[in-house]
Amino acid sequence: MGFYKLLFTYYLYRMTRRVRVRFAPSPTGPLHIGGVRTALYNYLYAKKHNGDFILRIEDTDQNRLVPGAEQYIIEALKWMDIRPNEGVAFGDGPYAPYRQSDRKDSYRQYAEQLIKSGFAYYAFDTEEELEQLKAVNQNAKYDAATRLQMKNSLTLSEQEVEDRLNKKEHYVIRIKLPENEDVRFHDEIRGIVVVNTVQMDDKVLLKSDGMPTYHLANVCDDYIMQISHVIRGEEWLPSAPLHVLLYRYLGWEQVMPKFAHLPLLLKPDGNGKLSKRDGDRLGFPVFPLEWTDPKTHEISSGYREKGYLPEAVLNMLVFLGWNPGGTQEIFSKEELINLFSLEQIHKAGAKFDFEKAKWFNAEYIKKLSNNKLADLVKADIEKKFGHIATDYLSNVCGLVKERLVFLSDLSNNYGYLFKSPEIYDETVLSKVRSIKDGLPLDDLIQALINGSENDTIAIENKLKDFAVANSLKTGDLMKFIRAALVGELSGPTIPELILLLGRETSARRIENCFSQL
RNA sequence: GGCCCGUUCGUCUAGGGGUUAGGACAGGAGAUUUUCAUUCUUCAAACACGGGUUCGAUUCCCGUACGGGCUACCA
Repeated sequence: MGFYKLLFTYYLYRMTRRVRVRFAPSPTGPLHIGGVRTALYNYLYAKKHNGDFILRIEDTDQNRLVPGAEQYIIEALKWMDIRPNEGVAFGDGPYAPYRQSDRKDSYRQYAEQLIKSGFAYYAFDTEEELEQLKAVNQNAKYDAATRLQMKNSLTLSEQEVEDRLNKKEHYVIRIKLPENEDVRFHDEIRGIVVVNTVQMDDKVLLKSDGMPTYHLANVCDDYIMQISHVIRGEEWLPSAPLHVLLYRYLGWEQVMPKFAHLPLLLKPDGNGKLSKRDGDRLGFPVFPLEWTDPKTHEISSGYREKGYLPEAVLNMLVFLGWNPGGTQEIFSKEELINLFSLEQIHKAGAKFDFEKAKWFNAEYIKKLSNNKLADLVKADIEKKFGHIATDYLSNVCGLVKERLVFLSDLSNNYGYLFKSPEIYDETVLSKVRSIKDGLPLDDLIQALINGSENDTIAIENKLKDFAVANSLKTGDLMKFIRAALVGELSGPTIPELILLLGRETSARRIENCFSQL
């Protein structure tokens, strides 16, 4: 009876277990857009189940630390509004600290526990000796077949091991894998995965500098922090069996988190996973924020600086590897939280499509209110053109909103809405010069300034009438006015432009342009 | 090389034992716009291949090919 009660309690526990997921990046550089997606999926899953989303910094490789990388990760998550509710920089929960280097001392006991229970051992091999192993046989691994030829606590006498440890000789702790055993586990996305231990090797758990490797630190922290689901990139799938064994040998298998290995983000062209280089090569960002390499000072562009809305990036990203079914593509974060599920995550990698990213951004800009858009571009505009009245900027936004792909397009392509063209471009002038002899400039200016029409149709009609009355082709007149107002031959409709710029300003531009014909 | 994972239009994907295999991006054509952009209409475009199972397979199974990942005292 006791057994069944235990079993029941166990299942009840599994069923009611609080969802706790984590995003655990390594601060070895700027957070890649694929990493952002991993964070996003974790976030959505946590929110969907009213669980916790934790940020844990995995900085166990002291050699690869990059200054500023941790701060970058935090800023990127904030910009994307993918906020952990627990973890580094987001408020300590019950399991602080959340930076693995700050938890360094906590891992050794588990490695030693494994030694005591016979699932791990000390290894004293030098770099040369390890190279030697490979030299003999390219495919040789540190495993059941070879470990008895190596210098470790399985081959050395107890006394010698003791001596070496006392002398503070460099050593690592390695897991001792069974020789030939199928390790099987369930992946929420891929189903049952089986790997035999002959394919694996005795991975280092504790490094000679006293730091744990990813495998140990990850398993210990996930256990201690009561992580319920490990949602991470597919690159971890091959080492998942090792982690399963670690949970088992540490006696934690009953509370082992569920695994979900995400498909990778692939290069838009060619093959392989998306990397930093691809962005530089193809001219689109692979990072959420701009990043300057502290060593080389090389700058990598970011979505934020490029003029993307974080909501658009998020919406674009969520569909690279997941789809709720149906044909809707624009979703708010709340809708995504509602719809998200692990079952609908794909198995195959997704090629990153920059054109689609642009489309999402344009859609999100179009949805913005004029005031909100004005708010977002104000700093950029004023940096370039000086102070601009808020009302005016808001009107500008209303006029050009549907023509923008990036926020930065406004200051880059519509400068004439903030500053009059002074010297007109000859290629533009040459296309409207034919009007010079037949246009009564003063009459046009008078008609414009004295007009009181305040809707676009009335202005358009007035200009058309003016053309007819002066035997001008409407098209020629319009083209000239556009050139004068804009400095180019494309843009919003002329009545809209006149209304926005004002009659005085428009008249001055026309006079100025005419004088240059 | 070995192991693991995968494969629907160019790309992201929906679907799923019987469908005209649907949508979106990009591309073509057209309409609207005096221009450009938007918007609208429209066209083209896919189940990797070979075997099974089945009355029937793009869907299930097995192979092959191809792609991806891993193979460190990196994560």
